Amino acid sequence: MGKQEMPRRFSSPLKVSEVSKQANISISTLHYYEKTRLLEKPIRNRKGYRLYDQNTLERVDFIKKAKTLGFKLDEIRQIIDESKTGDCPCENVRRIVYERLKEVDEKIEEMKQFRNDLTNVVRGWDKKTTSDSVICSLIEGSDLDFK
Amino acid sequence: MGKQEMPRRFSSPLKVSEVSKQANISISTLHYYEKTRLLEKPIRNRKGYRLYDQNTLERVDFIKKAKTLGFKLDEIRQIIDESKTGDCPCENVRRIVYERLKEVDEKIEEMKQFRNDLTNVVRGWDKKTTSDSVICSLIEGSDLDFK
DNA sequence: TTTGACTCTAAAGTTAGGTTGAGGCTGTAT
DNA sequence: ATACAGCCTCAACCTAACTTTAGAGTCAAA
Repeated sequence: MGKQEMPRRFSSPLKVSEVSKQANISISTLHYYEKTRLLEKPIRNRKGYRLYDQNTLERVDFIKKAKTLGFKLDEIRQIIDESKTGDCPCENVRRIVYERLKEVDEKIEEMKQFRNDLTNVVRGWDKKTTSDSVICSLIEGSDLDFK
Repeated sequence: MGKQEMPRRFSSPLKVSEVSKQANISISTLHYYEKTRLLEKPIRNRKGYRLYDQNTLERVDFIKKAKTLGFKLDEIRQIIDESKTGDCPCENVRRIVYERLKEVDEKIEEMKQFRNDLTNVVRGWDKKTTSDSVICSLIEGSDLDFK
């Protein structure tokens, strides 16, 4: 029942709901990404339905990964745009990426640091569940050494 | 001229602009945090000016750190609120913190992973500055193994 | 052929986390 | 006395990144 999963030599075009499922992203977000030029306009069938190709899945994946790295959508768009101009395209892109890598490194360090602080707080709780003095002191900012 | 920096045995109340400078946060954000109950209402002088105590600085710092960890403002508010109820306050707080720690760990891993991927891309560029094939292939999603 | 799932567009609405602006006191150096 | 920086309130505005809604055409099974 439904559509048979036939092995295909050439990948078939995907309707928006299929992309939505496979890439795990909402249809309206796909439309939004198209409107904001993060995704190119897909071809349409006779009735105007969008027909996406497989690359779309990869592209969406790229966008999602980049977002988890802290790139904003218009930085991602910039990267994509730059990558498409034929002439000496990479300068700006490279700068963006380097900058962001630095920020990412810093952020990872910060996160680790504060992660440890918080872990210690929780350890305090586990030893001392009768009192909320630890979190209180954390919040009131008395004796914990947050740098 | 101006105010002398005298050594003080007891910390003096801070006006909003002083908190702003010392905690490196805008005045309007301080007002906003007060309005949204992340900061308690400070006492006022006769003319209605806010007078903050030193704890405010620590509290603001806590908020900022927590934000870099990915806590949302209303989670932070929850933590603060919970920590203030006298009776068995920590259950929910602890759950929030544990959950978030797990997420933070996952996020750190993700970031490291994608960081490496991107680093490789940039290395590719550095060896091969005449071509944008690497970033293009990244964006077009051909051969790079993003997990 | 009817029903229900799917698709389209354009515009308006939403949420988080602030920022800005108007209008009006206050405090102080000149 | 005047100017001008600092503070107040409160409502409106802002941006990013979506989501929702309305109104309308399409497709497929029963």
